[in-house]
Amino acid sequence: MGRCAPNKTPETVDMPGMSRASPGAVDDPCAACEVRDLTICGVLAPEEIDALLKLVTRRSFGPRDPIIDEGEPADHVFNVTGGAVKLFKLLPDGRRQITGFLFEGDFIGMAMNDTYSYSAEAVGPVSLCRFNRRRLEGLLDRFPKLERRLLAMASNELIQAQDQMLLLGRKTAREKLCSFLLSLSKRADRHDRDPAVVSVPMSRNDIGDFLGLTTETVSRTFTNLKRDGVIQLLEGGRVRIKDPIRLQDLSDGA
Amino acid sequence: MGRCAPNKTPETVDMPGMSRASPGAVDDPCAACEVRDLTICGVLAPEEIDALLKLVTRRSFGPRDPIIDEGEPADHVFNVTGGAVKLFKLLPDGRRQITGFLFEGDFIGMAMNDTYSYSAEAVGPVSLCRFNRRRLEGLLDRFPKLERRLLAMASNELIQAQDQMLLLGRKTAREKLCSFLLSLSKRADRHDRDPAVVSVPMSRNDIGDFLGLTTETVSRTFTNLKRDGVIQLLEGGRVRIKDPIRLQDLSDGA
DNA sequence: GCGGCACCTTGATGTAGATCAACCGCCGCG
DNA sequence: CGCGGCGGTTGATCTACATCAAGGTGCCGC
Repeated sequence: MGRCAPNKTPETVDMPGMSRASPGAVDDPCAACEVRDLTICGVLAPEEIDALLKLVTRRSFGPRDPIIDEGEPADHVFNVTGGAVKLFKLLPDGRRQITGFLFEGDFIGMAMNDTYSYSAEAVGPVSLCRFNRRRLEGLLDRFPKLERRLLAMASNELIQAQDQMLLLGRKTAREKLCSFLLSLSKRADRHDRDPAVVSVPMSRNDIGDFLGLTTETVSRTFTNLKRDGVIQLLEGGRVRIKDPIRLQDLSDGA
Repeated sequence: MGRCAPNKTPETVDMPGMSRASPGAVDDPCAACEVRDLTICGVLAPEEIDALLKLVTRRSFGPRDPIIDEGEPADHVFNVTGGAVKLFKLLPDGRRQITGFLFEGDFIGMAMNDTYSYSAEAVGPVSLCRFNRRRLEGLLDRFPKLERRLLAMASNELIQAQDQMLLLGRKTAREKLCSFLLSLSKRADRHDRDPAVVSVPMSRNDIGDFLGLTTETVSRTFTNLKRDGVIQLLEGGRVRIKDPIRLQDLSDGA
């Protein structure tokens, strides 16, 4: 499978060689799942996972493939197992606000009622587990742990959302970008990767739409931070954080 | 009790004549509670409410009284039973972002881990029910309905938060203010009050800190909307919406 | 190998909203 | 009764960022 699926096919494809549901099978795909402990599956015992397996489909997406569309009936929720996803809302005239980037282990579908309240699109190549929402909700009665976990995740998302409001409403362009890099760095750290070299797979335009800025301002601010010796731009969309302390200070105007 | 408690005493006071817990008592304060159906209590049967009553204290606050402080141990959660509350986060240099206004029936405490992730302050005179958080969490095991309700409320809050991100990141001052008035109007409608006359109890400064604007810009934008015949400024901090359709259109730049 | 396209960067110019400043009405208080 | 502080409004000016414009680079399909 190439790095990029053809853009012309917005439709999803099933992962080859991946069985949907195999009760008691030895080739249980969840057993080998690397992100299991990061997400909702982590709280379940192996036999409970089987119940989850019965309602999951694994799917892959290429860059810019739509995953969900705001306003559509919210029939499914998703677990990101690889790659990066952006969530966004649009205004009638096309202005876009990206409300979050999701990575391995993140869960799509906390915030919704009957219809999706935002759209989701793949940033690069993405793989994820898709659940039927009604049936997953049915499991909540049998597995209270699952519900507790969802509540905890929702709480974390709310805290993040409030931080983002502070950023959007009150921070300068430089503070915004530093906060963004810092959050990527912290995430890398949590995933036991080097927090000093963060992968930034999304475009300048996406970053702008996340931070409430334009492409040009994001680009200029990157070069400023580079000139000031705070960061270093590496190839492959990666950024080296040369001065984490300074980055932290710059991120909240201290 | 006068309209304004003295500002010098940030401490809370117990409501006079309000018994804390009276098992099987006829003077059950919750039975008469007007906001019960709006909040978490609504999903509980009368005998279940008794369990809640055992861990509640009713409190009152005056304008600008602090209710919770960001960073403090999150020992309590609250139900607003009257008045308006603002939630906010501060940057080191004093810049402030108000992340939400809460009114009767709203619940404070969805988004937190060990410590409060934001501060809360009374806008005007406020009364609320305070719960011990640990003990409330203990009830979740006994009353799954309660947990389901909390999850639904968290989901709604997340949807609201995403709308606010779109507002803060991508809307103009005029669109922001129209969106704000519209949301107040919708809330009034939900509470069976006239959606054409909304009460705006918070100061221009508070509105600015909520919308990512300055006092002056909020004031100017109000006068512009008045001049254009969209709204009318009434006494007592109330606003008449003269052209709801127009307000709706202006709110998302359509 | 070449044209087209997506993405990034940099420069020149424009502008929405911030900042600075003055004034008013109201209210509580000495 | 006069005074001071707070909230609101309005005007003049400033500026961070948007907008408009141009050019560079790498990649893909042909």
